[in-house]
Amino acid sequence: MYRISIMKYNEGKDKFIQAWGTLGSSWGISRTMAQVHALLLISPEVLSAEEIMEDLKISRGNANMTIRDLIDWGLVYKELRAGERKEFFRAEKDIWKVAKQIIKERRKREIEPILSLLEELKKVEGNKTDKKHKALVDAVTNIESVVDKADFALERAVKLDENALVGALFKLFK
Amino acid sequence: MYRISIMKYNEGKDKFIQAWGTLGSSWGISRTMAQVHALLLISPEVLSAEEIMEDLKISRGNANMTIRDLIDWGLVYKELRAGERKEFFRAEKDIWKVAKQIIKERRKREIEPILSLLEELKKVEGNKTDKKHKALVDAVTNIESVVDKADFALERAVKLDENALVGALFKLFK
DNA sequence: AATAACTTTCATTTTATTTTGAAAGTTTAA
DNA sequence: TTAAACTTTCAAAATAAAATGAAAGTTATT
Repeated sequence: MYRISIMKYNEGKDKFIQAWGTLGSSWGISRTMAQVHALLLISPEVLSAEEIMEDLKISRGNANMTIRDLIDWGLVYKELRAGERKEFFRAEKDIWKVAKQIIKERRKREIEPILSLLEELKKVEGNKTDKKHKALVDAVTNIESVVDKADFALERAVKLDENALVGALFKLFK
Repeated sequence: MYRISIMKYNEGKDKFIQAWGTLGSSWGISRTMAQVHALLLISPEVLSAEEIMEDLKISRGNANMTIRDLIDWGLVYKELRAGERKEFFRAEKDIWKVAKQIIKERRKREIEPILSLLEELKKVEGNKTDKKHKALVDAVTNIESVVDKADFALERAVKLDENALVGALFKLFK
C-alpha cells in the first residue's frame, strides 16, 4: 500500500526558510539575513521586529542587526503605520530584483576593491626577465581581464529587466 | 618632495595570495584553497606539498586536504616526475577555465539540490484561499523561475569559450 | 520632565569552521 | 620483507563568525 506524503503548511514554511538560508549563505548573504528575508517573503502582511524574533527564535539584537543589514542591501523595506510607534518590515518580493540587488552590492563590496588591488599589483617592481616576476604579472593581467569582463557583464545585466535578459540569453545560446 | 613607492616582488606576491584568498572565500572556494591556488598560479614551476606548506606556513594535513579539494574542483593538477616519488602540483592558469570550473561545481553542489527542494515545496498541502499558503506557493514558484533561468544561463555559459561569450555579451548589451 | 514604547549597541557567550600534527597508511625499491 | 619516502586521516586545538541579552539610547506622549 502506498502512502502519499504531502507537506503541511508549517513544514513547508520551515523548509523554505531553511533552504533560503542555505542558498543565501552560499551566495553571499548571511544565513540569518536570508532566513529573515525568507520569512518576510512568504508573509502576506508586514512583520514587526518582535514577530520576526519570535518566529525565527532569534534574539532582539540579532533581529535588529539583521534587519538593518537587509535594509542596507536593499532587500527589505521599513514601513510605518499611522498611529503606531512600532516599525514594520516588508521584503522585496520580486526575485529578479533581489538577485540584481545582491549582484550590485557584491560588485561594489567585493569586485571593485579587487580590481584596484590588481591595478596596483601590475606595477610590481622587478626584473622583466625573471620568471617569477613574469609569472606574477601574467597572472594578475589575466585575472584582471577576466574580472573586468565579468564585471562588465554583471554591470549591464543588472540594468536590464528580467525578460529582456532572458530573451537575449535565449537567442544568444540558440 | 614626492616618494614613489613601487612594490617589491615579495610584497606583491603576498598581497596577491592574500587577495586571491579573500576573493575566493567570498565566491565559494575556501580561503586556504584559494591561497594555495594563488601560489601555484604565480609559480613558474610545479610545487610539491612540502614547498606549499613552507611557503604558506600551513600544516601538512591542511596542505594535503586543501590540495585534494583543489584537485576535486578541477583547479589543480597532480604531476609526477620520472624517477621521483614526490607528487608535484600545477594550477590551471587559464582564469576563464577556472571561473567555469567554479561555476560548474557550485551549480552541481548548490543549485541542483535547491531546485529539487523547490519542486517539493510547490506541492505543499493547504487551502488555496489561505493567504499564507498562497504567499508560500507564490514565493516558491517565483524563485524557482528565476533560479531556473539563471541555471540555464550558467549552464550554457560554461559551454562557450571566453571570446564567444564576451563577444556575444558585448553585442547583447550594445 | 517623567514615563513608556520602542530601537540600538556591544561585551560576552555560543556555535561553526579551519587548522594542526602525530599517528596510521601506502607505495616503492633494495 | 624491511625500511625509507611519502601521503592521508582525524581527534583535538585554535580561530573566526554569529548570536545573545542586558543596558544604554532614542523618540513620542502625558
